[in-house]
Amino acid sequence: MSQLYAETDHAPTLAKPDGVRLGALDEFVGFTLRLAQEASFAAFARRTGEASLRPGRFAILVLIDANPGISQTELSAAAGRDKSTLTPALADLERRGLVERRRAPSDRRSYALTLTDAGREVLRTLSEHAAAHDRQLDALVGEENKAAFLATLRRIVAGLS
Amino acid sequence: MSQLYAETDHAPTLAKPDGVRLGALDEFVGFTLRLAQEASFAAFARRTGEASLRPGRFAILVLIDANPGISQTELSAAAGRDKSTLTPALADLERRGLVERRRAPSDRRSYALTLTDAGREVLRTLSEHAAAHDRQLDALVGEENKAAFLATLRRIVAGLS
DNA sequence: TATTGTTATACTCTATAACTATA
DNA sequence: TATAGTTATAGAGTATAACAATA
Repeated sequence: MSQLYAETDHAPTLAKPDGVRLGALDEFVGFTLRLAQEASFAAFARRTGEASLRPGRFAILVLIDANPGISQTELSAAAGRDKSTLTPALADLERRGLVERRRAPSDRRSYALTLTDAGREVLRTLSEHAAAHDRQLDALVGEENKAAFLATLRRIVAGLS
Repeated sequence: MSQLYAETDHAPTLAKPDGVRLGALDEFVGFTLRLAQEASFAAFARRTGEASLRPGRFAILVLIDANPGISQTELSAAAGRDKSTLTPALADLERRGLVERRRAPSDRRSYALTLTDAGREVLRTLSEHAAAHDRQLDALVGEENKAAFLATLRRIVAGLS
């Protein structure tokens, strides 16, 4: 396992070339959960294609959109990354005209982050891809199973936190 | 999203600090699937603790164990990584006495990889952690739901490949 | 003194391309 | 010529620590 139970920002897909055996992992929930998540990510990446932002950039847009005026420190906490990692990412997004940084009047050390119209447009396009992707997942899960499936996933999240 | 649909080798956990909103993603199967996989990975990492190998190393042991005598090129294909990345990883595992590399008699360019007794022992310990982890997941999923849950995950894997 | 954001530095994982030694 | 494995180099993502500006 490894990949087996690995998370994934640049997770290599776990290939299964002919003749290579994986051991008795197929019955494991954790292993199968990872394969499903990996397949879902790969399908989403294929779908967005060139429209894609890197995952970290996408996260930043989502979080700023949902929390306009957020500071970099708050954003770093929300994204689970150190604030020092946001400096180059935000510089890139600002350079591309997707994010605006204004000094907060109340505290001139910090920036208030907002999306530009272009940023909202990029986010909207990606969100449409995400919605289409989820419709595909819904079809695979099955209308009649969706509620139970989501409930089980949420029990896992809650039970392991 | 980002993280939202991100895969994960060093995926930061998607934190949800008080007051930070995430948007309307909570109903998305893909998003929830990712949260569950992430929670599962984090719990597994907590469980293994110091006994842990990095995910990539763990994968190598599993694959060699299941395919004794495999070559580095075959292993790299099975693990979904370039063969050049295996050189330092295998050097490390060999130095730690977990993996043995012998020149293949039939083709002296290649190595036949096998686990040492120590390597098998490490793998056994980690496999026990994995089994215990999966028993925890089984309990969260629920005996009566497990078959359907696994079937749904497999439909996702198959349907998106 | 404490906090916001930046910079310097480092570590991990990954990839491509050029190289060697065999085939 | 082609393949197995190595080395050199580079890029993305992350982290910690020290720093300047402001609180």
